[in-house]
Amino acid sequence: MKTSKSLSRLRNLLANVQVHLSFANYTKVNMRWRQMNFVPDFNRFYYIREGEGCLVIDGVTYYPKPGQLFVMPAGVKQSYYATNENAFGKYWCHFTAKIGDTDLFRLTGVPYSIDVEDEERLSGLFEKLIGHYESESFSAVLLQKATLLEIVSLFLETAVLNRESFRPAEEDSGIQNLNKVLKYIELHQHENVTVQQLADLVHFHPNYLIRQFRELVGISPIQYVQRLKMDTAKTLLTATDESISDIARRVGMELYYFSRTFKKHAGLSPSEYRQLMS
DNA sequence: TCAATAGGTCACCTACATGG
DNA sequence: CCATGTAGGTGACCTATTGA
Repeated sequence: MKTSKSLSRLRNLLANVQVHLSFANYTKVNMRWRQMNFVPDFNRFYYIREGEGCLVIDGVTYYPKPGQLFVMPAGVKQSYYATNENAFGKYWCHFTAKIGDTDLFRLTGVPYSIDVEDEERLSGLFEKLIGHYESESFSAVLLQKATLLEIVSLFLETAVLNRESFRPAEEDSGIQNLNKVLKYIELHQHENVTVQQLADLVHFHPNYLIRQFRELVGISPIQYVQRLKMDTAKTLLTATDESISDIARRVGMELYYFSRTFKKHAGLSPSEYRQLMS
């Protein structure tokens, strides 16, 4: 139960992920492949296909096996090197993935590697990613993001399925405070949550809270609350036959305001949405 | 660097009205 | 019952700034 709560919070945060790809390729490295004790400001994926080598991430040494996907996260001390002539052949990419100003892999506290279940699929995704990276098309950058997000999603899904190694990052007091605030918003989303209430919760000045929240989540607290309400409304519209007035009340809004806000959010009115989805 | 404040702007919210 | 237009007040948020 506790896990599903933290997952739903993760799900809400993931809605704000922004990714950018800077390199993608397949490389068979040699003995000279080595870099020690550096802290990059971008993430890397290493999808090992063959050979051997060593990664050190945050002080922990790994000997990746073919079929494993590793993330070398931004802002974490790391090293890599070849251990013998039979060095890695791997798909790799450099990218940033941020929620607000926070690196995704820092916020979610997922492990640094997964055992890939569908190796064909992931190889295909990397091939696609490299294709889009090399493409001259003006819209290729969109396809790069789309494919990269698919790989990130595959990584997170597998990491989260493997519950034992999934522990939301909580050592950071900023993230602890954020969790407190997000939990409060979830519990009180049917009321009119104010920034003052949230600020009191973590003993911040409202202005400071707003700035912190935006840095961590990417949108303001009120926008976050609003989106949560709209998501709830969408669920109620499709899963129940409650009247639109009732649903508006359930999310703490007056009907006339609810209709307009919903349309702004979903692109169509509540009744149109219900009709379309049923 | 962090926490807080002042002042200004503008989006949000409410209330009322109207029409389908 | 629901959607939407208008208008005015409120408060969330931004920028600049200060003090510890």
